[in-house]
Amino acid sequence: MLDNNRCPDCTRINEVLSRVGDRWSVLVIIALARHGTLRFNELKRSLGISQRMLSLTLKELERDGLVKRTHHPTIPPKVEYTLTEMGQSFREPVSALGNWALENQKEIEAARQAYDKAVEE
Amino acid sequence: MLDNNRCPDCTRINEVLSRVGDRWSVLVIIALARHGTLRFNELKRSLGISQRMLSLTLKELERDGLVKRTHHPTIPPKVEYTLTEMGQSFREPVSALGNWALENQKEIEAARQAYDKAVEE
DNA sequence: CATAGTGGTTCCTCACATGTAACCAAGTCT
DNA sequence: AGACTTGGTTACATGTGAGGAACCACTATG
Repeated sequence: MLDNNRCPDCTRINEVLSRVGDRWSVLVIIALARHGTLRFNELKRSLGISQRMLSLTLKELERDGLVKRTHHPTIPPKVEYTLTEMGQSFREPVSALGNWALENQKEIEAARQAYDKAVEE
Repeated sequence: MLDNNRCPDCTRINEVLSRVGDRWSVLVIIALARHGTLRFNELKRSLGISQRMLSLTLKELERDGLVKRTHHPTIPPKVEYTLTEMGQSFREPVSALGNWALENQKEIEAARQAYDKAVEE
């Protein structure tokens, strides 16, 4: 509750994680990195995210300067989202996490099974 | 809600993030990486985490094979926690995230201020 | 005329994460 | 005898994340 001053790195990492932790943000970024540009409903359909959460997530990402929003005032409206340069650069550390996950997937699963088996005895 | 099969990477990344996302896990790992070995209450004091959450977090980390728990049945009890090899390797992608955060900290802050300023007009 | 599609916003609800406080056993210190 | 320490667990309260559904404006289409 008190003492954030123990570890400056922790504060920093905590901030990124609060951005990464909601997980929709990361999935949106991955989707945009893959397709380049996507419309609101394209994102919604491809991620299986609710309209509400997508709206909130995109707003935050735009505010943080990771995503750029382009609104075409046509009818029906057309809004396109794409990654900014900073958004692109964010993919590197994220894919590092993804790779680690891939490499250690089996070991984690094995550890869990061993743990669960040991506990129930 | 439906369709997890859209993107295999997303499933994977999602799993890591659900582990990383609770934010205490990562802080525990960082603390252990720094000090090598820590007792329960040492962790508690150095992180400012509640006893309950530390207990839950450590249990999860141990189950996933990232942290090793050593119990000395003395009185009063003494329990030591340290990173496993897999736990050590997890630091790399995490510090990659931390470095990204450090490098882009100012740009994000600037983007937020610009966004907030534009909105309130 | 009625319905669908687009990009949102708002209200209601519910589950889950997290914190607080109390309790435990066994021994040591005052 | 009573308080303190260590490592937890459990019950209770609370806030927030997240989903669902309804609504909006405007047009094209059936």
